[in-house]
Amino acid sequence: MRQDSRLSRMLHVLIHMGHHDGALTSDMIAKMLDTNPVVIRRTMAGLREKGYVASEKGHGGGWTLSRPLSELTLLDIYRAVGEPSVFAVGPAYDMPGCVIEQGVNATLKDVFAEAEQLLLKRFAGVTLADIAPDFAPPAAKNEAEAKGCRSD
Amino acid sequence: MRQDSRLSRMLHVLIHMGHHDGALTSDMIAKMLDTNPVVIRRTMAGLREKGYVASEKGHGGGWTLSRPLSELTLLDIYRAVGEPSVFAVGPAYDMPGCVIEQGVNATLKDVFAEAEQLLLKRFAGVTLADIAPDFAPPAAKNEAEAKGCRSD
DNA sequence: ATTTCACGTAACTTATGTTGTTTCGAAACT
DNA sequence: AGTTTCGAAACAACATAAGTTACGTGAAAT
Repeated sequence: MRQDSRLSRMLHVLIHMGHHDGALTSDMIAKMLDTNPVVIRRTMAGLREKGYVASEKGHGGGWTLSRPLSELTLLDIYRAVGEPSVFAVGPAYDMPGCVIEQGVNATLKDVFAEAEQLLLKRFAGVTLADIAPDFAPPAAKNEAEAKGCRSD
Repeated sequence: MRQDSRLSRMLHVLIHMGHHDGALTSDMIAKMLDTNPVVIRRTMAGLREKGYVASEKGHGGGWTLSRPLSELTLLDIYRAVGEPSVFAVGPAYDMPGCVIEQGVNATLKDVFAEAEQLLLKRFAGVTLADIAPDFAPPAAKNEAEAKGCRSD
């Protein structure tokens, strides 16, 4: 199954924003992630609705964080990008009127629900400041950030 | 994200097979699941490779269980249908040369791995005989099985 | 005031993977 | 021989994330 990378990408962007002075434009972000500015705006829109980021038009405009990385959890971002379901597998339909299918669905639902709860619980316990921990001390990869994160 | 229903469907089929004398043809199974016999053969092929079911051609042929439901776990079936990844979300790429992206990927990888392990552990603990538990005692839904599980 | 920058949005295309369908061949029973 | 049933290839249908193009809006710089 194809994997949805919106969560991963937004985390990447937000942490960069947290270590960057001033606004980042959609174009800059798109280059960082090797994609298109429209894709960025589309995904960032969810974060803006939640109040995690703000966007400004015109000269000097772009995207800025509305709160520090330490006050944003993985769960916040996960919800903001609006993932419909964490799992790529699941029941076929719900309730086709067969006892066996109902049993199968009930069992799978339980197991998946438990795994999802664990996942969300872990998400809630990790702030964006916790990711990429050894960032402040040295200076080697501040260059990397400055050059836009792509290797080319 | 569209969900992969192969696991769910195969569980459904296998449990039916466990409560059925004689072989079930792909056509019968397809009608049960309201789908196509070719889809059934395609998915059952994975189970046959693992030795969980056997297929016979010609008159009186079809699919039969090679071992009792109590000796098949959700994990067995999950692996047999060859799910590549349980999750619909995941990292964008692996290792694009950016410290932040690496941190994001590492964090997500950890969290997802933990949830997957829990999932697989639960899968391993449930046999197909454990699903649809109240099957033997009464008789009401043996009719349902007899009529092929679909309501139409 | 005009130009330029940058987001906002709609519409369309592309890519990928499951599912659905058709078709032909092979094997086995009647 | 004829019918049943699986095996496998090939192709269409469908859904969704991602990529792309195009045009509009608002804000700052000149």
